[in-house]
Amino acid sequence: MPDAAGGTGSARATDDRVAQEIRDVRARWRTRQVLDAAVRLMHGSGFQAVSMQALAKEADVSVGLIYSYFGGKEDVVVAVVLDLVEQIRSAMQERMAAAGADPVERLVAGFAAYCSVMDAQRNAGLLTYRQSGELGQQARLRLKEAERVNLGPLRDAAQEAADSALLVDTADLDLLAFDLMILAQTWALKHWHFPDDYDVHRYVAAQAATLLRSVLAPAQHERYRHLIHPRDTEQGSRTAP
Amino acid sequence: MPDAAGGTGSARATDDRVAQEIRDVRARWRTRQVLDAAVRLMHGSGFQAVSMQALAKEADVSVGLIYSYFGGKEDVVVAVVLDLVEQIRSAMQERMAAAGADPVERLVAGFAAYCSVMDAQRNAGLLTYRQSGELGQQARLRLKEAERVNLGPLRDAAQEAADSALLVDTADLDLLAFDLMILAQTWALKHWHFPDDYDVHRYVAAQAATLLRSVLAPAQHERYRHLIHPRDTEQGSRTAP
Amino acid sequence: MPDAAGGTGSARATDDRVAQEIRDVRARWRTRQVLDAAVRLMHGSGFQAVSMQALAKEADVSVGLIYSYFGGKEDVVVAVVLDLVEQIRSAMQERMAAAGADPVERLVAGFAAYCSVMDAQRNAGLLTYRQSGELGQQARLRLKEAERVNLGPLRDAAQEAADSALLVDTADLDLLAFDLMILAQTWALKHWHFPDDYDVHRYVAAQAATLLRSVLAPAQHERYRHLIHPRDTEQGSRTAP
Amino acid sequence: MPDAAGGTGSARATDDRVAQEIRDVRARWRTRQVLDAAVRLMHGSGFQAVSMQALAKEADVSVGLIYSYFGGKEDVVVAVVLDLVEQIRSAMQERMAAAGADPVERLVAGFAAYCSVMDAQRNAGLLTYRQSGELGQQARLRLKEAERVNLGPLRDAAQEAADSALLVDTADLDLLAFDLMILAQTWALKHWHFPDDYDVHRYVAAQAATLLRSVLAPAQHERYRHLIHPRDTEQGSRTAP
DNA sequence: CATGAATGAGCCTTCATTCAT
DNA sequence: TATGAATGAAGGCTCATTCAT
Repeated sequence: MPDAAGGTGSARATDDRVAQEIRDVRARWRTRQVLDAAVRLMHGSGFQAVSMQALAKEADVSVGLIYSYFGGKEDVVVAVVLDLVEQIRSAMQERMAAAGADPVERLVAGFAAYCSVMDAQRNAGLLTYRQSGELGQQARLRLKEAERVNLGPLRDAAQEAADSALLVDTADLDLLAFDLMILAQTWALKHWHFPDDYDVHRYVAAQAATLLRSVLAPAQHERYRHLIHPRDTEQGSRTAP
Repeated sequence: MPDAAGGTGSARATDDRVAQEIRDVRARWRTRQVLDAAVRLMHGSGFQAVSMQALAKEADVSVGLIYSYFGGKEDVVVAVVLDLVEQIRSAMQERMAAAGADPVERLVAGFAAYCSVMDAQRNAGLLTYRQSGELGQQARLRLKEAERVNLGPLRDAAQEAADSALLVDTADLDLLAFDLMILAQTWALKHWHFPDDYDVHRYVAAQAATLLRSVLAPAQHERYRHLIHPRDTEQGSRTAP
Repeated sequence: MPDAAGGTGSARATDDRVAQEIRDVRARWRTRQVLDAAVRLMHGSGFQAVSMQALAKEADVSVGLIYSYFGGKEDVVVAVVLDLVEQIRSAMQERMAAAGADPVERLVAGFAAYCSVMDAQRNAGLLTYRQSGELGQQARLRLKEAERVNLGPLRDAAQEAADSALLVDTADLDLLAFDLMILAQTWALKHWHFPDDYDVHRYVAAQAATLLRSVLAPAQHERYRHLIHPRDTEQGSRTAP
Repeated sequence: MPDAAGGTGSARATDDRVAQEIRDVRARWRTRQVLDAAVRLMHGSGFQAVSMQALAKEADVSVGLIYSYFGGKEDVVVAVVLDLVEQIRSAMQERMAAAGADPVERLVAGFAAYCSVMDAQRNAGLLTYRQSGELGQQARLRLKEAERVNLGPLRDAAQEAADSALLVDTADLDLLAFDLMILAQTWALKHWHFPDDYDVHRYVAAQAATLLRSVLAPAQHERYRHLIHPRDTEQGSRTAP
């Protein structure tokens, strides 16, 4: 009977809850430490090249501890990648919501959000879209599924635009969303193709314009002029070598 | 007897040349054996996951022999990738030449060729565009340079189209070539995104149409109708999930 | 309660210190295990012929552990050699101090100590003075320096003897010390040249006598009769074949 | 019947003999090529560090050919060493004979010859007296035996000197010969102990003087003054560090 | 005789993982 | 919980040796 112990019991229960919470917080903090260290270390070398020992040192924890939070090395990589996927999802959600009701604006906002995260987390991006082949079958499936999920918001906005007759009726909505995702991911993998002064914003504008010109109904071109003709004064600027 | 001696000398010289040639042929055959085995094994696992022992076994040669043809493990990967790059270059050259004088047709032919090779060499494609981060600095530079080279034909065709006033004058030719290359490479990496009955031809048609709609001058749309509206009867077909 | 907290704090600090000490002791023990095994195995085969696997087995530790105590194979050899050098230094110091004030007696004591260690550590001695050529430049320099250091005490005693006018004034003191060192090392390398019943003591006596007869001032011969005419009753004993 | 074949037979026999001789000469030439290359390559690295491939290249023959002249790698080393031993034997014989009838002069001449060869063949010397431990039991025995043989001439001269009452009667002749040999070999192994301007001649003079002072009967000191007090004007010159 | 391509056992080293403390 | 010492399988690479030509 809980009451039997009286106030003391209550206190202890509270203590327990508090202790539990402390543990949780610490666990989350540790996990983040490890994931951040992983991203830091795996930059430019791939996760195969990083040892658990090195990861532990970078994260300032013991090797053993990593194994108490993650099942093994592969789990760490999966966690890094899922973390990135979640960041993308969250950023897209926020920026698309902030973009207002216009579906085309929302589509571009989602693409911009995707690209922004890829730019900020370039290392993790490389990891995600390059190392997936080295993971086990199961892990690979989880990543594919996660990627598909992030396609959703883009696809939805495209659908809405189509429903509002903003797009040419031959537009392939699935392919549009797919291409946007690919081009976003590409920024992390291939940004070295661009001149040094090229940044993610110019990239977003240029690629969004490219795809919008392709799918926007001619009648809408004037309305989305700012998206279709970015940097109007810089026409003809050369981008990739 | 001068003739006899002469003949003998000649014969010996010929022998040497023949022997040399035999060696060369054998060397090329061995190299191919190894590269093919590498592509076979590295499929879906990354080159870090493939041991030289396994490679030797798959190629049906001894470990030591691989080291007499390649400087080390990394060299094998670089060779695989450069091999692929060369196949792409050669396929593009051939198909673009066969496409005739029309620069837009040639551009699409180049893209189609790129995609075809990526489709046929899906494994090598994965290798190429995923493993580059795990190579040494120098090897990475060679790969980047090779990639840039294959951008050339596409860029040239685009330029020609622009010079012939076939494109909208806001088209970013560098970006166009870049996107074509990216989308071609993407087929190898992400074809699993598409339905099972989707094949590389539909992919080429759909992506080419997308980009052409974006860059073709409105006045040219009718002329390139077959490229812009592929599979006219299949409108609305869903492609990506 | 301050005391309790203080005590606890103290206790923990003590624990840490104790833990640290335990680690240190264990590390030293492991190191010794490996060095001893190395000496055992490298006897008569050279360190190139001993694999790290074999060393690990002989030392009863895992291969990996050796690498956590030594930087690599070469480091193990260097450690073995430096260990021997230190034993020699320490034995010479002790025996020379025990030999009293007479510089000639001290010189002989130093030589005897050097020989004793070489006799006891015959295997290590072989390693030391035979394998040096197979080490890297840096390791070789360290060994040479260490050898030079052990020359010091002998040279000093010789100097003192000379200063006390105990030696002929044509004696080359550097060469004397050098020869003593060489002859001591030689015992480990070439003792097989001597009959089976020949032992290190006879060797020391005979060689010391040889060199003393060469450098002692004639006036001192009587005083050091016991050193110059060892085993007076065994005159003419044959030593080397 | 040899005659039956007549002149022709004779001619053929001669041809055969000539051919045989040509083969022999070539074989000797090849052998020398390999041995020289071995000494060149093994300098400062030990024979374990030299591959047969590298040896073949340095000797400008094929790997297979080495195996037709030597049983294996170890045989090459043994041959190198035996070659050195033979050079020493031959040099000692010649120089001792040239030294005339005086046994002390002959002893010193033998020592000088030994040292000279060691100086000229420093690489081979290192090989011989350092690598022996890495050879098989049998090879080691052959080397020991060969070393013993070279002790002979020195021992004989010492004996003769003793018989002529030139030495103190407490002199240990075996040890004397042994020490001479050791000190000769030492020059190859430890010459780095001496100053740069120190050469083999000073070394020979200094060491010979040291040992002679030890064993020469006092009455003979004047007679061998030139050997006992080398470089009379350079008294006190410092030699070893 | 001579060649050198081919072999494959074995080496040094790394590192994911475990477990006693 | 947290640590990090310990393990040992496995990997890249070398090289002594063989043998078809």
